[in-house]
Amino acid sequence: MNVRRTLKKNSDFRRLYARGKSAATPYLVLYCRPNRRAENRLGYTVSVKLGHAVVRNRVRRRLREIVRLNEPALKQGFDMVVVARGRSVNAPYRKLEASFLDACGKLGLLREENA
RNA sequence: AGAGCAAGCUGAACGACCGCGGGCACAGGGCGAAAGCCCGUGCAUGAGGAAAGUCCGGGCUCCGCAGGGCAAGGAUAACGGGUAACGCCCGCCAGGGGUGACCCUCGGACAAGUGCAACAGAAAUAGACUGCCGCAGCUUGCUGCGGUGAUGGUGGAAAGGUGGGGUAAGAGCCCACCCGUCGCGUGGAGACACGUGGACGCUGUAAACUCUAUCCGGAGCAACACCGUGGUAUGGGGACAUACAGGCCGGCCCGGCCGUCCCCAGGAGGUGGCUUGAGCCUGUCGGCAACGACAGGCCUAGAUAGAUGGUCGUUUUCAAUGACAGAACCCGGCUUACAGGCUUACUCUUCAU
RNA sequence: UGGGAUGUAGUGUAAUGGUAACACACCGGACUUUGACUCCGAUAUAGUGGGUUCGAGUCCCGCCAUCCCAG
Repeated sequence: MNVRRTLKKNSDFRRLYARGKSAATPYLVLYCRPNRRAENRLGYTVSVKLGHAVVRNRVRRRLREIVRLNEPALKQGFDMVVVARGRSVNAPYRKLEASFLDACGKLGLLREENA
């Protein structure tokens, strides 16, 4: 994963939570906001409430993989934060992926030819 | 064969496609004066036995070592050894449990002092309710005084235990045996064991205060060092002032500081620290063992919003859609969690030879 | 990373190592034509597992959960 495409600072996350548009599904919540760049920047939030370190790592890796494999279908130029909810711990991969695409569709992030 | 006990090991393997971290290489591409940076390609490599909890002990770094002393506080606790050190490990002793292999025990001192021991019981560390005995009195079966812990019920614990002698009745008052403490002798490295019978017979509790012995300066990799930004606060240095009181430096004493002026440092971000170490593997030797010595070989994550994932196939399996679980400066332990599997030694019962 | 605290009826709090107390709530009963008030009664694995002690909510140790503080 390209380092420049990840959100790292706490201030970036706070700005998205406060001013970004959001879409919720049973497994995750997606925030997004235009960033005036040529590419997308992604951030992931997996709370300590979801479980111990092994569980949190697995959830974050699956979310990252979903974003990576669906990158060609997304519009560019947005900051996005994916927040995992409690049900995503035991969710099958296919349902998580469908949930992510559903949230992107609600926010209008999918390219027209793929939507 | 069944049941059990102890120690140790393991914690799926292989393959395909798409991806990730750091490392090395490149006569590849881009930027740059260069150092180098970015992209690309290739190669090998990339979480645990507990990485966990953060309960002990150390390494390392800084502060303090003009700060010192005392007090306080904390930790440990049979004995011998191992270790860098430990509250850890090994061996052994004592006590307890089990037919046995074996297992369990925060195991110094209550015979220095203080405290506590509810309820019950006459009485809780020392006083006489029922009894027994003696003396005195008189109403002749009661009263008073005294002796007695042997008897009765209580209690976790009742004044060493059992038997005999003795006595008015009794009592280690005396005797025999037993138990314990101290002393002596023998064995042992020691705790201790055995013997002896000279002295003694003392409630329990120190995970109650306390005493004894030993150890402990403080903080932590967000330490710390360097580059860099640089306005206040704040910190450091120098000069001047420094009578009393008060405050601060974790308690007390000595000691230091407090105010003004000048100079310097001082909010982003980055690099190092960062993995070669009390290291791992194999063999020989010493030791009952923990462990140690020697020889040979090996280099085995180093991230910084944090790298192992996704989709499948094959094999082993009752089960592989995985038990407990993710390095964050590094080691030695402890504690706790854990699906399943394997190995070795030993014990008991039954059967066969 | 370091330090500290707490866990007791459904809830909020007490108790010197010796019968777990109080208030509110809930439940049952009494009173009332009925309800409220009032009165009576009932309700506790003491977070969990061990240990010390004659005896543990209290003392000691391990674990679990929650909360707080500093960077």
